[in-house]
Amino acid sequence: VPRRPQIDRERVLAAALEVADEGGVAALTMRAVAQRLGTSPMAIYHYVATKDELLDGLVDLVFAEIEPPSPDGPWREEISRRMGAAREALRRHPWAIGLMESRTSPGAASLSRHEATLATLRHNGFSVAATAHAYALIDSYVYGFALQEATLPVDGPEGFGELAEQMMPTFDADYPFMAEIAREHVLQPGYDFADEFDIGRELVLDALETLRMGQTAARG
Amino acid sequence: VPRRPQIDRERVLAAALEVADEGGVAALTMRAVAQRLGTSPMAIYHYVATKDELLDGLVDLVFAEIEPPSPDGPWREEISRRMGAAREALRRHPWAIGLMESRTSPGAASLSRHEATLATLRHNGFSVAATAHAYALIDSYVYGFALQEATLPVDGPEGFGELAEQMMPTFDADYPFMAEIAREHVLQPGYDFADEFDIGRELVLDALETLRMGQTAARG
DNA sequence: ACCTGAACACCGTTCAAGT
DNA sequence: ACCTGAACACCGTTCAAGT
Repeated sequence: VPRRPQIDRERVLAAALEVADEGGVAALTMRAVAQRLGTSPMAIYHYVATKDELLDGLVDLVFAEIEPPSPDGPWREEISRRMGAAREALRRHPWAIGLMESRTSPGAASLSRHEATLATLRHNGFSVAATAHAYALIDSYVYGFALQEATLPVDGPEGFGELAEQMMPTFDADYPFMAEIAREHVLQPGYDFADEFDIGRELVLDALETLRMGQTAARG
Repeated sequence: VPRRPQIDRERVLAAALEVADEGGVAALTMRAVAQRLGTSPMAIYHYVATKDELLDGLVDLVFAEIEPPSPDGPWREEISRRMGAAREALRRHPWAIGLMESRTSPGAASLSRHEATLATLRHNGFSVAATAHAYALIDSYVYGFALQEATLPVDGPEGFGELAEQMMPTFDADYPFMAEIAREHVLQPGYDFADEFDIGRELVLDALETLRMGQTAARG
C-alpha cells in the first residue's frame, strides 16, 4: 500500500526559505531543512534531486514574490512598482542575491515576470531595441541597489549613525570625502540609505523615457 | 632558529584567487589553496585566521584591480572609465559578486577607491547630497550589470545565438515577447550583451549630469 | 616562528534496506 | 512510492607536536 507523502516539493522549498531567512545561506543545509520538516535528510531527495536544484527552486521562489507589472497600465507607474517590488523581495531575502550569480538557468517565475515586463514596455511605445536596453538598465539598477543594501553593515536608519560615529576618527584621517559625506549627509537626522532607492529609480525612469523616445543611438 | 616563511599572506590570497577563477567559489577550499601552494592545509592558518577572512581578502583583491578615477580629471570620462574598470574586474572574477552580498566590512582597496570616486565628484561641482545619490546610482548600475552578465548562460556573442535558437520553440509558445526580442535583437548578427553596458552607462552618466546640475529634488 | 598530521564535528550524497 | 539509517568522501578548524 503506497503511503501518503508527508511532505511535497513545495513544503521542502518553503522550509528551505525559512532556514535561509533565519540563518543565511551558510545555515541552509539539507540536514537543517529536513529537521525543520521533521524528517530525515534523505527524505528530501525524493523532491529535489540535489541541493543545487533546491537552490534553483529557492531563487525562483523569491522571484515569485515580485508582483509583475500590468502590460496595459501606464508604463512609468508599472515599471516603477515592479522595481520596488523586486527590491523589496531581495531585501527580505538578501542571501538570494549571492545565489543568483551562480545559477544560470532561470525558473518559471523568473521567466514569466521577465515576459510581463517586456510586454509592458512593448505595449507602451518602446521599440524592440529600446526594450532590450531598458530591460538591462532596469535590472542592473534593481539588483545592484539590492546588493549594496545587503552589504550595508547595519539595517535601518538608527544603527547607521552609531556605526558612522564610531568610524569617524579613522575616516577623518584617511578618507576626508567619506568623512564629509558621513558628517553632512549620512549622519543627518532622518537619513536612511533606503531613500536613495527612490532617487535613483526616478533617474532610471527618466532614462527609460529617453530610450522610449528613441533619442539614443540604438543598435539594429 | 626561526625558519624563513615559505609563503606569506599575499601568496595565499593570490593562490586562492587562482583557485576561484578556475573552479568558482565551490572549488575554493582551504585544502585546495594549500595544495596549490604545496603546503599543508593548516599552514594557511598562519596568514588568515579563518576562511571568512580569506574571502574578505579575496574580494578586496578584486577591488584592487579597479583603477580609481583621477579626482581632477573631467568627471564624465573619469567616472565612465571607473565604471568600465569595475565591470571588467567583476567579469574576470564573477564569483566575487556572489561573495559581496555576505561581506559587510569593506577592505582597504575598496575604501580607497570609494574615496577617489567621491573626490572626483566633489571636485567637479557635485554637492554633498548629489554625490551621495550619484555614488549609489553608479555602483547599483555597475554591480547589477555585472550580476546579470554573470548569470548569462553563455559567455560571448557566439554561443548566445545557438542557445537562443534551441530555446525558440518554448519561447514562441509561452513567452512571445521574449521570443520577439530574441529573434529581432539578440539573434541578429553581431549582437553581444556586453554592448548593453555602454548604452546603460551613457544613460547613467546623463543622470549624473542631472544630479550635478541640482535639477533633482535632493535631501538636506 | 613556522609548519605538520591526526582528529572532530560537520556536510552532500550513495546505497541497501524497510513499509 | 515513500522513507530510514548507516556509510563515504569531503569540509573547516582544533589540538598537540615537531623544528
